[in-house]
Amino acid sequence: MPDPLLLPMADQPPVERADAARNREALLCAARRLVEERGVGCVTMEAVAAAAGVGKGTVFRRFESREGLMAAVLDFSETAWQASVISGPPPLGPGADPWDRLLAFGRSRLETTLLHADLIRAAGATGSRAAGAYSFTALHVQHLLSELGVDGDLPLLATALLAPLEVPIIERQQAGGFPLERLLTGWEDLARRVTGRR
Amino acid sequence: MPDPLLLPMADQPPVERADAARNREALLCAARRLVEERGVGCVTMEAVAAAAGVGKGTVFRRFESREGLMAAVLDFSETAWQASVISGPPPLGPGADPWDRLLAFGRSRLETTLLHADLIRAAGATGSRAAGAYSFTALHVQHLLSELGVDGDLPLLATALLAPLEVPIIERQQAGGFPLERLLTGWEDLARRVTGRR
DNA sequence: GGCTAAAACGGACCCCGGTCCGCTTCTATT
DNA sequence: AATAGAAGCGGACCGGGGTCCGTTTTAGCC
Repeated sequence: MPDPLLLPMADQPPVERADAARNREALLCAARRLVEERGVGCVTMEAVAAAAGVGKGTVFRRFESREGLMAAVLDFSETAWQASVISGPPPLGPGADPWDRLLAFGRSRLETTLLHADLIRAAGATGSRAAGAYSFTALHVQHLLSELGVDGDLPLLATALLAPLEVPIIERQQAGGFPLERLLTGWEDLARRVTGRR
Repeated sequence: MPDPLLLPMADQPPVERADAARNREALLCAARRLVEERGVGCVTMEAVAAAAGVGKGTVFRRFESREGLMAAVLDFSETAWQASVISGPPPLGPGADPWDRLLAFGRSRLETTLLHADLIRAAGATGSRAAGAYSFTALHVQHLLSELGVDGDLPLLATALLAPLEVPIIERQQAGGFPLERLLTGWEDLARRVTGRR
């Protein structure tokens, strides 16, 4: 009998079983491949299950929902992007002055968001965009703002800068005929006003 | 035989048939009632059809999709709100000075958005929020900005002010523990910075 | 009123996301 | 190695959105 008193304080999921981990990996891998070669919209949960050689129930057990699975797929590219912000070459990465980093951030964020728009939409609110990734971008912008000596409610100002870079807003603009270049210079103007530059 | 050359230039849907119009009305009405008494999430298309005494196919024929139907329901409250902006009492309606109108707009928009959050989400991108209603708010804000003598790319600045008032952004903030009052003063601060006030 | 073509109707049907539960597999313990 | 019980598994099943097509209703024209 397993001792129920053993390590009672670690209350996070007590590690994943070997077969479970294997399946998670296979599923994630299959999902990534299918998304890439068919597009997000044409990937069904059953197809992913089949491609990974497991039952449908397993997909849901591991990833909770379609949104959860897509969020996991998205996390992949997102993590790579975060790495280039944290430790990539300037001006996106550290080393350049804060203002230049902020501009580079805006441009880069806009581009990657657009690139993964379908996936982000499919990942929904559950998405890493919501919890993990979002808070990363928010913290990063906050950090840059404070380096720029901006004062005010930095968390909210960061949100104000990030909001126009979200998928639904950007797509609406594009649908309205605004070319990408204009969105970008517009965002830079916004950043200038928010930070009180000039 | 109907003359195919009769009024060939009017290319918008050449009027709705009487029974069709009747059904649309009945459906909209039923949908509004069900949404109100059960909540958006618990209203199925079939239920709406049944409540209106028509077949399911008819619902889709009239409203295209669930999103379309919800958008139509939303349009109702939205239109009322627009009226109070266009011709209601100041400071939301005309008469107050532009700055006060802008603040009143922000507060009011935030509140109504929150009030109808479920419906807005269910209406999706198809929603009146996207096409009709959005462009209304955007134009209104643009107008106020120009009255305030702001210069720059007004359409984009308007978007920048509206983006933080959208459902996903607001809800994320609330989930992060920001009280409503703080969001509001934060938005006012944003407006101040964007308009270059102080 | 009678006729015709177009529009609308209804509900059976399909597809996919999500759940459920009886069976299998793993791992900790002795 | 044996064992017990937790964790995982699979696939039948369900509910709801969306489609399709044979039938019915409407509206213009004589």
